[in-house]
Amino acid sequence: MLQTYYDNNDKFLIAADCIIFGFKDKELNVLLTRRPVEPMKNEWSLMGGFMEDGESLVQAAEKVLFRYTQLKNIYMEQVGAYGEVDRDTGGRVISVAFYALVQADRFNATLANKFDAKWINVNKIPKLVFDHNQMIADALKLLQYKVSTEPIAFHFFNYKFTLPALQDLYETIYQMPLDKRNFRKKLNNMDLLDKLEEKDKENSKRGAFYYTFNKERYKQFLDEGKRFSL
Amino acid sequence: MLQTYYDNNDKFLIAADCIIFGFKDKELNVLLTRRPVEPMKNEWSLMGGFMEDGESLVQAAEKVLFRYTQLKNIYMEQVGAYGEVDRDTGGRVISVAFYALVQADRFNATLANKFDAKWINVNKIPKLVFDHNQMIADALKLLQYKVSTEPIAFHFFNYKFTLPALQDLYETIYQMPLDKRNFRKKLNNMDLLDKLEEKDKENSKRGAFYYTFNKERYKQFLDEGKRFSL
DNA sequence: GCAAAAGTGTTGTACTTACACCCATGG
DNA sequence: CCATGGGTGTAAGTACAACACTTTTGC
Repeated sequence: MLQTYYDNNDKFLIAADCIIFGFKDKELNVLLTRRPVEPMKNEWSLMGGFMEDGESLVQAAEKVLFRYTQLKNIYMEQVGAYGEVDRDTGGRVISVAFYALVQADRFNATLANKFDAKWINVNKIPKLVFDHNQMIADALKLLQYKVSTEPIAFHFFNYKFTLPALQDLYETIYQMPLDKRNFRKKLNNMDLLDKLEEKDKENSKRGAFYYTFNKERYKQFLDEGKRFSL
Repeated sequence: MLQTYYDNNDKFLIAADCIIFGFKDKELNVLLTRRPVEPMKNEWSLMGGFMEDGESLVQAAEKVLFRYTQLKNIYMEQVGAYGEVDRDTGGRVISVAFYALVQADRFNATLANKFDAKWINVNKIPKLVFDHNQMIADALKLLQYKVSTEPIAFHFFNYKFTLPALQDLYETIYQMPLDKRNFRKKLNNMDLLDKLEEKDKENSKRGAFYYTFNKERYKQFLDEGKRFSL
């Protein structure tokens, strides 16, 4: 490449750190791992990795996500960039945090062992390396806002879900109990779910009907100027 | 420094780009400049600059802001990191965008000339270099959310402001008209403003009372579990 | 038959919206 | 004296919160 004005400036390591959220045992969990390298080796940490030439930030995050979970096509959103001078004790690194919403059951025990990874309740996060606790706090706040205004919570499920499970999910994200009838009334009024004939009989004797989110109906819904709200 | 695992990774140029919002002529404006360097020299652009060793991201943004406006202690917030591979046609640069809220009248003509800078209505932004239009769009969306939930809009004023001016400000940020009586009712109910005896006689014959935002009262307000909302 | 979770409506309250007139003043 | 923008209250409608009982079925 041509010699340009750009060349005289400092360059930096850039890392992508992933806050991988999963819904497990009716709780919101984050997938944490033991940091594989020095410094702070074996301390609890988010999953992260360095960005490489030719990669976009999103691709770098997807690479990290795939390395640790073998999952692709995951819903991801940027939380922000973290650039304090001393944030990483191993060197000058600017980190860009992303949160990802995954179906916790797609992350199996084999992988967990390989990476010394563990689902940890978002309310019981241990002290993590660097500013990773702050990243999780920021990600959670953003997630709370996003699930209330956009239909993204469905990414925690594999296609179908029951209303009691959906409510449990919202309760654990918001960290407050919700009224069952009011919750269902809101969903009903938006008219974005399709009721299946199938029931989930695992969690109750009576069984709860499965529902799916109707994307086409949601497009119309937006076109009519309506806004998702839960 | 010790040889570490870190050293084997790619490094990148990092820029801080500032979306400088100002309230001028009852409109929300963004301070734009003619890009001073190749490529795209003389094209409309946000104010930006490269991050240097020893600087945090926030410091890099403050440096840019100070270079172009001579202002310090400005309210700033990160919008996000932009990392597409080809976003900057001059080389691989990761940009972190910040928005800043400034008092437009503190930016004088001398400075404007020096940097070929201009306040431009947020609805009439020309085609900017790279992904700067996207940055402004993202910043505006974030600003709209923030001013509705946190008392940051007061940073557009120098200490005191009138209610008609405050309403004009919210209307230009939200890009919709607001009802005068409802707007004032909300402010009244929160009880966070102090009415001064002084009036602004410049914008009307009758004159509008000046108000100030009471920070101490706002702390109590938060402690009582209340939330700012406009 | 009973324990455990699923499902279902109504009513009061708080908030939001819509709306019109008088006031103060400079020219 | 009049044109211009500043200031004020009420009523209707909508959205939100609170609340309890019946249904289904596996054991």
